[in-house]
Amino acid sequence: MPAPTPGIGLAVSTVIFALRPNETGEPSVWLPLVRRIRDPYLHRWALPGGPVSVDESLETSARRNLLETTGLQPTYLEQLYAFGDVDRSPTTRLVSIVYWALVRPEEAERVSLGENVRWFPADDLPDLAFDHNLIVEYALWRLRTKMEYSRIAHAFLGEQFTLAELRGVHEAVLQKPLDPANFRRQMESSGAVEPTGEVVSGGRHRPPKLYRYAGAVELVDAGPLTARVVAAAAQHPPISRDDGPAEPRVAESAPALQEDHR
Amino acid sequence: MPAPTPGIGLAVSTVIFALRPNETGEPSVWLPLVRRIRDPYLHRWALPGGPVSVDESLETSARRNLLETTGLQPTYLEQLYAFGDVDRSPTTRLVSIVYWALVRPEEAERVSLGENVRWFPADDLPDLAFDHNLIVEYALWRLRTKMEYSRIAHAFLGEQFTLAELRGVHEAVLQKPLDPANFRRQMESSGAVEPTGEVVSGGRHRPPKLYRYAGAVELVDAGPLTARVVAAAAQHPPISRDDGPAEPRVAESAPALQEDHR
DNA sequence: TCAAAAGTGTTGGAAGTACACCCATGT
DNA sequence: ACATGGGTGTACTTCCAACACTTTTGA
Repeated sequence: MPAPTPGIGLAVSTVIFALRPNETGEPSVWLPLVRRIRDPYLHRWALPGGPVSVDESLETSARRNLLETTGLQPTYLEQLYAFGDVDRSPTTRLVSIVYWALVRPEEAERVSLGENVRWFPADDLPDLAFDHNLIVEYALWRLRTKMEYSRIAHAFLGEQFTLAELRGVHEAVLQKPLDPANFRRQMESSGAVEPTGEVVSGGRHRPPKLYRYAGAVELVDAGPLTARVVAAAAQHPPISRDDGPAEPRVAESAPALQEDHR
Repeated sequence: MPAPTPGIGLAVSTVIFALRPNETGEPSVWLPLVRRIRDPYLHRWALPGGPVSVDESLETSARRNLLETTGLQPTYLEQLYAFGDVDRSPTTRLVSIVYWALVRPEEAERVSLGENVRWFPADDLPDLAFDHNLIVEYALWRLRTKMEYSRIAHAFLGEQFTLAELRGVHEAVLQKPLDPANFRRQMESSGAVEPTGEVVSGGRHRPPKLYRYAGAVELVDAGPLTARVVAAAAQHPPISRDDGPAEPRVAESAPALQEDHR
């Protein structure tokens, strides 16, 4: 009965962010793009993505595509927005469900670079295919605003990290320096992190403590979509996050997948 | 990428919110649902919606469907989320781009009620078709959290309003009383509202000043997509809040276009 | 006059900002 | 010893919640 909508292509694309050193050695936000090998926009750089199969959910489709095109398995994945303007593709009508993802630097370096996949600094991109420049801009805006009120920064880091490293993530994303003392207190009082007991020696200064994310402080009560998300995530073992994409607003909860245009 | 995906239906649905008095006379959040007139979920209540045409954008599709099924032209409309689990429709694969909308009470009352369209209190719904219960729950959560940090409350009101009315909107949505004095100061200092100079007499108390929204202040910071949204909205005249009486229209009950509509 | 809601003033606490200062390590 | 970041203390400001109080109307 429900006839497939004729003439409209349905695709999933993903904006993948990772922190990498820029020219001056400072960490900044990068993303991998793939070169198109067919029309329209032949040879242009574009977000990784592809059509949705009938037997996979949107998120599953995003993960599969990421793995196939870039080899990446993100630590964080969230739906961003559905783009469906009639003229966004010159040849056919195309609706894209766009996700955004965060990956750790180590994993980012494993991405096989070549003619068809390359990293670009997030705020200095060439002309991309379709409306992908706008999409990246929006994803970047989302990353920055969300960093200010949630705890997604850890998705850029490994299991353990120093508070200086965590602060570095915030500084790189927000592009402004943060007061170490105040940042420390905020993190500690939020209950988001807990010390592992270990320290890092080797630097020529006082050895910093290592922290991990406190999964217990899980943003409780998370919003209505959380159950779905958690269940879905459980089917994707390689994600290894104690924490899931859950989403803390201050004392509040939030659905993990969400589209909050703040 | 653009090859039309076969076997997947693409639809748009909308969660419409309005404030109406409940049993005890207090204003609370209600939404209109339409009764399904075909399988699957024949005769179940469902969100208004329908398939996307090849020649209309997602938002345009949402507006058209709203007008056709409920006669409503929302003062506020925003994309909520794309739902695409493989089993969300028992018969076919169905991906729905869901929007949420706010309408004014006066307009809400014009919705022609009947066998096929009826208002329901938002937190006391029957079993709906598809995953629509989850969707409404999520939309409600979004409405409530967004009310706390943005200025969408006016979308429930007319051109002019007293601060008590505006506070009433907040209280109804957030389901908790707010301090009149503090609420007043917050609104005034935010610059979101400005006095019109008029007052309302007739109550047996001091006549309250009327306010209007200060258009200069952005409704919500929607980030990079704002330009798109604003431009798109400009093509739909009757929607804006600060243009004239722009009055909406009679709502004739139409054959419910629904998700699986062909 | 009184009731009721509009509107103002004041206070105390929580949370964010700036910055001085001590601590522990490698060289 | 001293340079370097790790880590603590503290004063200042800003925002928010609570609530006492004054103002203006209709009855």
